[in-house]
Amino acid sequence: MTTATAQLNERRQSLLEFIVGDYIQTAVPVASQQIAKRHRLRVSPATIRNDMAELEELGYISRPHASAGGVPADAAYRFYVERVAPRPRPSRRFEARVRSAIEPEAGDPEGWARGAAAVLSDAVLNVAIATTPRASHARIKQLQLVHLHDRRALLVLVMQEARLRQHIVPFGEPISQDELTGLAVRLNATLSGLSAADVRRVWEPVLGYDAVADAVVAELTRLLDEEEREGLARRYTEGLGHMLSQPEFQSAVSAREAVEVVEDDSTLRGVLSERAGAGSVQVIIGGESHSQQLRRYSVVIARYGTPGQAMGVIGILGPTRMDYVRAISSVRYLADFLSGLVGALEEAP
Amino acid sequence: MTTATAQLNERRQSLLEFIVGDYIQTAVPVASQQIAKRHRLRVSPATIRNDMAELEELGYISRPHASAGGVPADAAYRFYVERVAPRPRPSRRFEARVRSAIEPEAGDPEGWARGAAAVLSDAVLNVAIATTPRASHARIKQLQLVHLHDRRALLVLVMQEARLRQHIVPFGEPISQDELTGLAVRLNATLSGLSAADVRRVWEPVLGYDAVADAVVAELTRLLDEEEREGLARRYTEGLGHMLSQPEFQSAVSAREAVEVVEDDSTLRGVLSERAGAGSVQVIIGGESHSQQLRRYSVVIARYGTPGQAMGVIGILGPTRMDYVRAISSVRYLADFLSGLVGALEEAP
DNA sequence: GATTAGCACTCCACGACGCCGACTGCTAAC
DNA sequence: GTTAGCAGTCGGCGTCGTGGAGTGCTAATC
Repeated sequence: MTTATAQLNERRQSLLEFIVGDYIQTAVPVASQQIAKRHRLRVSPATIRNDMAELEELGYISRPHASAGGVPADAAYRFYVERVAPRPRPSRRFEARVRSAIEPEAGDPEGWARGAAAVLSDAVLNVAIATTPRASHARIKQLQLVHLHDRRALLVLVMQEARLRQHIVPFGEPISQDELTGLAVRLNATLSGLSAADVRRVWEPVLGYDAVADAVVAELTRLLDEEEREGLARRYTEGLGHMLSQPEFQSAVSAREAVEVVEDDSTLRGVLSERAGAGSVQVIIGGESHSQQLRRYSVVIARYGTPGQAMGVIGILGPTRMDYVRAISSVRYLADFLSGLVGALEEAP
Repeated sequence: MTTATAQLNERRQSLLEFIVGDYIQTAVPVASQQIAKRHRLRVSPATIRNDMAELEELGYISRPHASAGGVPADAAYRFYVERVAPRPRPSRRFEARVRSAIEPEAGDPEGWARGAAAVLSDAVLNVAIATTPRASHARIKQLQLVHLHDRRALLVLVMQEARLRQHIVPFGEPISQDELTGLAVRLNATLSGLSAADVRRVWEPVLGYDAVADAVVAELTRLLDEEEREGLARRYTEGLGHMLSQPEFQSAVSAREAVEVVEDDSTLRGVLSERAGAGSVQVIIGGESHSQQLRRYSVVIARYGTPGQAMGVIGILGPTRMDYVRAISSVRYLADFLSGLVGALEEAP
């Protein structure tokens, strides 16, 4: 694929940057005169028109109708992102907000994810999405058994990265809290640090000796299995109102569509997992997602956590006309920040 | 306040019921001819017009413009709800869906609340709201300490009704998992079943003897305190897309307003807590909420849980033109269903 | 007194029309 | 390669007119 840098001389490149930048700000098709005026170019509007005709031919911009200004196409945003991306840091103000919205001492990844989504959405004025970190191989850290009834207990499972799950375990015989506590201590001693497969292997020899312990272990492995399947990374989204205030959602149909994109798990799940790639910030612009539903949206995401251990996702969803500079730097900063927090949850040897 | 039953003869009452019913279905101002045709009345449209003039005078209906049909006012919906409310059961299909969406065995009130909101929203095609049950006096059931680093542990707190909280506790000295486990067992023995105030009272005499235990207890009471404050009942909302498909949200402004109502915690919090009243289903219609923001919305809510112990809220938010029959029966059914589940989580003596 | 037919009147929804202004594309000159 | 000039395009917007649905009123009827 030929890149813009090869196709376009320097003037046309900065022209394209201006067009995208202006359109991101104003949401109005940008006209040749406007560009000349706003950026004090040394060339006349007519020259700009010639260049824009070229840009249109190459697919960087399109026109709503024959005699209208240009609006950026996906390729133009892609170019813009590559060109402006290297600007690294978000504003001090944003960093301060992150620090006040996310409590490191809480040790609660769900709370962190919620806080991160909230502060990110406020900064970029679009929908923020955050998932809690999830390990590809869920491992038990510790379990707890809480007596409910004669024959029922609540199993509380603490996994790597402080993820919590709970489930009721029924027993065939009455059992006291003291017995449950003893059992929990014993199970913790043998099972701590193991994955579902490990637990099954370790438990197999003693299976059948203690029905109560068997019931707990069965539930335990089921929860670990469930956790490994994609399904259960909890997702938090925030800021739909912000996004709907953008001019692209003036019409009621587009607004409803947007709500559906955000509410429908399957649409986003694809993008979130598919782009699970490299460590840095990913930008998926419009049709690049290969999803019909997301054709008019862009997604800026990053993974966070500890590679090989638990990873979560934080990102922004908005119209393709989005403040990429701010989105990218904010997402990058938050991903780093959250990675630090999650790292601190991992057991020191 | 004179009631409709006193003000209106039987024919006008059923006329009013027809008007409200038709409007709920069609969202179009209902005209005298339409009523006559649809309900095969024994009277002519002219008579209906006379009656409608009377209904308008009494404030039950209003007209968008001089020569238009009638649309129900809040008072009409109120009348309608009182008149049709006694129909009790939702459809079998709804009951089946509830049973398949909510897993009693999970023992996870958050999961139940999420499931309930999802199924309710699908049934009524409006926004469903569910909060997790919250005790007015949070009590510790059991705690657990998980070793993270030399000087840091994760405190996992199981409260009444299986609510979970987690927080990191830093220590001044290194400590092992074994020591932590021992400490947890001792603390559970003394503190189980106590409220924040109780814990402080019980702990006061031994304060200062063991810095590690002191740190845990301090964090513990802080979490319990936090839990008692309103702020932390987690709220799940679902089905904004459904609501925005209703014709009242055709215009972009009304759609954005709706999103703001749903996203803004404070608006709904008022209604949810204020109407914490009696056990059965509450219906708050339009201006009855005394909230400017909710003037055009109705809320159908019920509390669930065990009175005196933990209570949560489940309900529907939608435009005043809402299918009250379905909303009321669905909410009632779900509240009963959830109450049963929560009751089973309470410790048998 | 309640009900009804008839009728004039009101008001909205909708399409047609025309105009203004913004912008482009093209041509020809520089 | 760049620029001025100009004809031509198109959306946005306000105006106008019309059709139709529905009401309110009056007078006749049960």
